[in-house]
Order: sequence, then C-alpha cells, then structure tokens
Amino acid sequence: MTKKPCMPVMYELVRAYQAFVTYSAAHIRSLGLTASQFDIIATLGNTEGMSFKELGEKTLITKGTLTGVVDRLEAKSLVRRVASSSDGRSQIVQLTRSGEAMFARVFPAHVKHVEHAFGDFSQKNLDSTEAALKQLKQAFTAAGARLEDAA
Amino acid sequence: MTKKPCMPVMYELVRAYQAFVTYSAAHIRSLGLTASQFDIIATLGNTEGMSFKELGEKTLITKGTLTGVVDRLEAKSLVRRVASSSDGRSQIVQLTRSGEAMFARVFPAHVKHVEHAFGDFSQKNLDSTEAALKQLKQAFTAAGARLEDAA
DNA sequence: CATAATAAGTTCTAATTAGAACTAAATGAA
DNA sequence: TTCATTTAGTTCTAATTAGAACTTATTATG
Repeated sequence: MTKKPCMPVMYELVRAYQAFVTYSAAHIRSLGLTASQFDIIATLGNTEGMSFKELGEKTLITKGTLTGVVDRLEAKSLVRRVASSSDGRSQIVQLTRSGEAMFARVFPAHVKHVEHAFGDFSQKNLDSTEAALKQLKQAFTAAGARLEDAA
Repeated sequence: MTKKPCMPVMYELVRAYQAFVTYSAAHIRSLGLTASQFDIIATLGNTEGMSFKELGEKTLITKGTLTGVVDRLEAKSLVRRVASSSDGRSQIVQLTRSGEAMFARVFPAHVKHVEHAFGDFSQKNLDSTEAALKQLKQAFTAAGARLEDAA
C-alpha cells in the first residue's frame, strides 16, 4: 500500500459540503428556520413522532445538542414532548399542528430548491456520485471502528 | 429537465462529510487542538503568515469566527498578530516558534491518520471521486451565483 | 482636496456543536 | 430480590458558527 494523494479528495469533500450548506442554509433561513431545526422538522414530517434517541440517529445530531434544538422548536410551538408509555426514561417528539403546517410549507420548497442546483446532472452521474460518497463514508466508519476495537 | 432523485446524493454527501469529521476531529482533539485551530495551523505552516482575509478565504472560516479562533491560538502562544506594513487596516497572522513546532508535530501525523482510512482506494477511484466532488461543488456555487445575480 | 463608497477586523448575538458529568429509569445477573 | 450496569435525556462548558452592526483605514470620484 503506497502513499496515495488522498488529501485532495478530502479537500474537495469539505468544499462540496460547504458549498451545499451555504446554498441550502441560506434558503432555509429565508423560510424562518435554522438548518438543524429544518432537519428535525423534515425528519418528523409524516411520522407519529419518535424518541430523542431515534431522532438523534436519523439526523446525526448528538443528544446534548438535540435537547437544545428541540427546546427552541417547542418554544416556537412547532413540536411537543410526550412521555413514552412504554419507557419511563423516554420522550417522544412530535410535530404539533403548526409543525405540520411548517413541514408542508418548507419541505417541498426546499427539495425543489436543492433540485434546482442539479439541472445538468444525468441520472448516471447522480448514481455514480452517490456510490462514491457511500464508499467514502464506509472508509471512515470502518477506519473509526478499527480504532475503537484497538482500544 | 425532469425531476431527478438528487436528495439521496445530498444525504450521502452529508453522511460522508460527517464520517470524515468524526474520524478526523477525534484524532485532532487527541493532539490538543480543535478542528478549526488545526485548520489555521495547517494553513499557516510553511508560510510567512497571511492576513485575516486571506486566511479566511483559504480555510472558509468567516471573519467574525476567525477573530475568535485566532484569539484562542494567540492565547496559547501558537500564533501572533502583526500589523501589516502596507495596509493600516490589515493584520498578518503568523505561527510563533511554538506554532511551528505544533505544525511539525501534528500535520504529518494527521495526514497519515487520514491516509490510513484510504487503504483500499485505487488511484483511479480517488481521481474519479475527486472529480465528482468538484462537480457537486460547482453545481452549488453556480446555483448560488445565479440567485445572487437575480437579486 | 473633500467626500462617498469600499474594505479589514472586531464585537455582538443567537444558535449549534461535541463531550462529559449527571439524574432517573430499565435491565441483567447473582 | 438486590445490586451493578446500561440506557434516555438533561445540564454544563468551551468552542465554533453565520450574520449584522460597528470602527477604522483605504480608495475612488467629483
């Protein structure tokens, strides 16, 4: 295994992500939400709600952060906490009526906004890009897991 | 232009970035720096220093944030601010002797750490992934620019 | 030259972030 | 059952983040 120039790939990963976030977050902000708040609303949309644990797994927001984001959404009356009936430690987070209205207003608009940036991409191109990204993700999670095991 | 399923691509972009950051930041933290601090140190390494403006452009850290990050690096005596001789508004940020020692200690180690995750990647694979990421970045910057122009 | 517009950094605010310590509840093992 | 361990969520801290308002210096224009 010779040393390969992988740093340029990482550089481009970071730049591509940054470009996406800049493009995406500006639009979300214009709709009255932060990126994290949108993420939560989008994840809860068309569901019966879910626990903090599940919400954290789906959004990749760590639990300490999630408490604060949900606090602020609750202050805006967009979500509510409901005690789980099956587990006394667990809280279910659900969209309120207002939250569902917000979801209906911002989610399709945002998907459209993102799709707009992809005008020139062929289906084949999208597929191969998706595959390349999955491979990258896999490389890092596997390398991270190897370190965990060693510890 | 039919609607294409580009959301899965964005999902994977975010996951790949997240996996990278998790893998990378844990290592940087173990070396005694935050990711942003590492980014600054790595950018200043082997240079004569540069202005906040230039540093911000290279690292994609916005100027308001950069002030704070440089403050904390200065508090650790890893960088210093020097007034620019050619522009009275401008500050040059340079590595101190300690900062250079930090760069020598952490930069090669971190590159090695990242390269380790890429063991299985062929050169061809790296190249095509890099190209795909550049294309993604380009799509978002172009779409963002079109919005700017419309405004 | 005088003044308007622009540019470089700083400061301020609200929000996010990860991680660690903590509380309370559930689970598992002796 | 009892006690240890694990798990869910909250709280706390230090740092980062973007954006906007602000200060000071520079540049362009009349």
